[in-house]
Amino acid sequence: MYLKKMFLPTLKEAPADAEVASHRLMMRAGMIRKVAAGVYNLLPLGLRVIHKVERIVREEMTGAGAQEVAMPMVLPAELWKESGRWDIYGKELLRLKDRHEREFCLGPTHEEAITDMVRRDVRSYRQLPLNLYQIQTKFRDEIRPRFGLMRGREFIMKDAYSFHATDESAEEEYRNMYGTYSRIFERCGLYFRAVEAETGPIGGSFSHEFMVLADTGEDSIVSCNTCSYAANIERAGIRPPDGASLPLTGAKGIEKVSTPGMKTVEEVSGFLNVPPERLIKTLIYRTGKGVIAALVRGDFDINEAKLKRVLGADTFALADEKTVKEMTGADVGFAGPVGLKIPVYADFSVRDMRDGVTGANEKDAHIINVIPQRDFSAGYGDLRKARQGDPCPRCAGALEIKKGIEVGHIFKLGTKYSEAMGATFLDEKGVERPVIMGCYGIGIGRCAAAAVEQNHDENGIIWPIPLAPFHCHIVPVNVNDKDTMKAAEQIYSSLTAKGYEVLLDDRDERAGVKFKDADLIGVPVRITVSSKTLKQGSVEIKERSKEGARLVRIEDTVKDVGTLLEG
RNA sequence: CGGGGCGUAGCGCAGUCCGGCAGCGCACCUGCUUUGGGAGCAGGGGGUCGGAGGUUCGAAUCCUCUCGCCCCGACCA
Repeated sequence: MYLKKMFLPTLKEAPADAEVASHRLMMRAGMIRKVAAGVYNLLPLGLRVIHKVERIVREEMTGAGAQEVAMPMVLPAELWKESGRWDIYGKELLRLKDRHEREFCLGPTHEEAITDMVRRDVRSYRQLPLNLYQIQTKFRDEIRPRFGLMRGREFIMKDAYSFHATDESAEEEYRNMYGTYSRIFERCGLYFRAVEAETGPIGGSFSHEFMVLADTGEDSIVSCNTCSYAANIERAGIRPPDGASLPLTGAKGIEKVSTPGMKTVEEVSGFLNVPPERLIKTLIYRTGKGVIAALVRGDFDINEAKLKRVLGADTFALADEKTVKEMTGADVGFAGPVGLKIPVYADFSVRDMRDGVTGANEKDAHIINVIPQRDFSAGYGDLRKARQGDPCPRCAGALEIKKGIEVGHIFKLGTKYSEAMGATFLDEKGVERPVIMGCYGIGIGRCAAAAVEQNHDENGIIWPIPLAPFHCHIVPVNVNDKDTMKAAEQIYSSLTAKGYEVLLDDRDERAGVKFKDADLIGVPVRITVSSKTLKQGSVEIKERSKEGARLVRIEDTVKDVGTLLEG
């Protein structure tokens, strides 16, 4: 491609709203342009990168036995009502009506659509297993889209769904996809980790997220410094304390103290001069199973995802002030487990406390010398949010917390959708059963953005070769010099003939401008052609990822480039 | 949804407090010079100042309403 003909508008400055490197650089490199909040145009250079990611995904998915399909982006409400998600998916689901006032939505994910597709034609276990995928534009009306392609409202996703007659088959496919995903992200040149994850509104029994490690990531991931344990922070377990209770003898009885206006852990801790780890924090939640209290040590935080899972509640939220007052008899800030009439769930960190301090369920009062198991009873579990250095749930190691970008997610769904929507088959014995499902997603645009996030410097993008929009970038220093242009065009032709994708900067610009743009765009190999080096029969070859250029004989250029690109 | 902020040329911004010719840098067009890391000089084009209404002799500037965007929080494959 000759640059003069290409629609490649680069920018010296990025728009003020571009905060992270990938967003700034993709804007500046002329890859993307914003159309509305979280909605982007893909310009030629950007689309080339997206196509590279898609190609890798297609090759690996096909290689793993999956088949590509295409489903509509506009989906009828009936399907979503059948699964029950029309009412629970919330405002992220963009709903619309057609001219006949029939309800539709823009597909944020396609479990309903694919289950409908399969139930129409799958009758027998002989037709299973099946893995179908598509690469398609999705729409989720995110509360706060940001970071360019990283978290758009409209985005390209590869979503695959598998259908099985048996659990074993579904789990085998889960492992197959786990391996496939690992290969895909390796081929994309991404530094990633697979972590155990929450299943969220998609549902299902277990799942892994594939996280690209980057400081700008929006997710926190927890990993063990000793064993291979890794999980999303929402999921991350913590090894409970050994449970050897301290002797109760000599302990004082509980005592009420006045704490006017002291509501937060910090206030109470400061006022009574006791460290936060001696406080018992009490949170009141309104759940599908009634109002409950959750306890955690004052310096820790409740992990709501874990609590929700322990409760098995479908709805779950912190209680409002009114509910708190009704249930505890006191304003928010003075709740405590002693004498409370609602079910109490406590984190292990509370179990072995001695001389604890907690709310008295009475305005402006706390009680001290509290001993769990003596002064109140509760169900104990691992309910708190993991912190740096917490003990690993699997081994004697310690947990570390890092930031990550979720680029892929695999779920074993089970029969949630097939049961709700009647996707059944007859097994060997002629018994009708719901198909067992799995689903597997990859954010295509997010992979491209994550690649930039991991591979850039102050001058621009440094594309990993498999995702690079072009393989090499020829810069004729002076396009008005006939010999220079002739040599540049010759190199262009021979590289193109070898199957490489080549960009030739034929603009009549100063060398500095072209070098700056070349660095910004980040094509892996740059070939500089100038009368200076042509006199010695050579050109300059520079790798974007390395400092310094080498002189190479013109006739060796193709071979040299080939070595760089193919290793 | 709560709190904060911003909408002025394609991009980055000043001007708004205190009403009085709509500006600067980059980008763009023309010419000359320059030509290995975002050139210099000269000339030029481009704006319903987000929108609507109001106050005023006069509004980018003051008032009311509205739309959009951004940040923090809550929320979330």
